[in-house]
Amino acid sequence: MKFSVSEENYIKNIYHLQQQSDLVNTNSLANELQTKAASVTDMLKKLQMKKLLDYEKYKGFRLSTKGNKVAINIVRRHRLWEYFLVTKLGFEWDKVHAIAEDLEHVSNQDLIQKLDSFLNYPQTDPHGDPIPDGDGKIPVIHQLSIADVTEKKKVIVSSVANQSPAMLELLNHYHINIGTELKINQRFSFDESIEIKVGKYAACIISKPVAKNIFVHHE
Amino acid sequence: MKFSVSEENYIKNIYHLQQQSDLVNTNSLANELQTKAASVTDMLKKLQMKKLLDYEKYKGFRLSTKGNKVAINIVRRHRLWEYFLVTKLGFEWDKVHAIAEDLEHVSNQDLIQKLDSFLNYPQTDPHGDPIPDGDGKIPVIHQLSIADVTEKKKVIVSSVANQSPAMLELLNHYHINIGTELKINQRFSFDESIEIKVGKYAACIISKPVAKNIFVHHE
DNA sequence: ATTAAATTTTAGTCAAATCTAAAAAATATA
DNA sequence: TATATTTTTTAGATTTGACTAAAATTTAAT
Ligand SMILES: [Mn+2]
Ligand SMILES: [Mn+2]
Ligand SMILES: [Mn+2]
Ligand SMILES: [Mn+2]
Repeated sequence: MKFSVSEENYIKNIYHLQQQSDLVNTNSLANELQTKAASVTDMLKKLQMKKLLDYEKYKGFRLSTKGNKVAINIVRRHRLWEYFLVTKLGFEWDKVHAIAEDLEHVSNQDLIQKLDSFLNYPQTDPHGDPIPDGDGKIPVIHQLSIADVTEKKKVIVSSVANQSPAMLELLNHYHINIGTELKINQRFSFDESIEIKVGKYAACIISKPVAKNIFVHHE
Repeated sequence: MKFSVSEENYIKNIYHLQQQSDLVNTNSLANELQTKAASVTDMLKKLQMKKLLDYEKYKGFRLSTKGNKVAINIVRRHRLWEYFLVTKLGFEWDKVHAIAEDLEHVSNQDLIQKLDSFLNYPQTDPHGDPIPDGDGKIPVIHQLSIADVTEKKKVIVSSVANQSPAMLELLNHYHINIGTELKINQRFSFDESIEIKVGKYAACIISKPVAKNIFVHHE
């Protein structure tokens, strides 16, 4: 089944909001999509008609099994293109999201299958997020926030939860990337900030909110 | 300046029709776009407003200098993606057009520049058509229809004028591809058909209309 | 030069996706 | 519990791109 760009954007963003809370509400989706609540309500009715959504007026909504499958496919396309843009075209990891936002809607099955094969079936995108396979299975990446890592441990950055431009700008400033090696030096109880050593750079201190968003591999 | 997918499709198809005759008429564009003449007239007015078109009611229309630049950029994107799909993803040359039809509308300048570089600045797409460079310059490919080639000559197929699925199906049947070596054996005056030898396959006869559409390199 | 035929444009609808303003329902507060 | 606030939905309007049917114009044929 084929969906419009607009429908796909709604479906994908509902999917992302469901990662935080099972039931999604109108305003948070409107905010996510930079649109108005009234527009969201209109689209919700349409998606419910198409059996993509479980929706009860004034209560909230969540993707149906069918809607979830569609969402995972869009996420798959988005992340494969992001991986392509970084590893093949040489984009910086903080520049690829907007472009993938368009490419994800080119939904030829054969194209995505061949792209996946060309890229050698990557497990995660440039931000460390897992790439669903052709059957919709999502690889489990074992990871831990550095807010919770034992002191003096050396770890490898595997993903970043908040991927806003502001966060990516800060991470670039700290020279932190996916794959970067970090050492957790010490924790300061006053503000729960953490001193870390990034690769060969001088040690620096990151705040609690930043630390919570940086995840590292965990065997 | 950003244009809608619909606007871009109109612009590109006007460009292609202009390769055959300088002035384009409403019905032929409607036919090309599989739409109705009334819809075309509506869009013509809009494109004229945006200074992309020189248009006189009931007379016909052609792209303005500005419109031509936009068209060449769309053609560039289309052909680069086609080249990518065949050389990197392993698609057959007769399967890429429909996909490139979507990809051509993802119009991030940086993306296309990096894609071009990744592909090593190809001169022609998988159908032998020239790929405009970043400044809109179109490489001149010296070629000749095999309807006009001297007998007994060995030549290399460089492009195919008619790229309809029906034509591509026939060419596959004859084992003719871009880059294929052909020998022109003899011409038959009755119907102007031509006997050719394709690579190592047994000699076969192609009709005049087919021959006129197959072009070969010409130094 | 008339008339007939083909082409093109206009007029009026329609569907998708958006918006603002107002009404309805749910939630929070006194 | 009654009232105020917030959230969500409805009602009605707008824009884009498409359509059909009818009118206008051009081109072809008597
Ligand atoms: Mn998108
Ligand atoms: Mn990502
Ligand atoms: Mn197109
Ligand atoms: Mn082509």
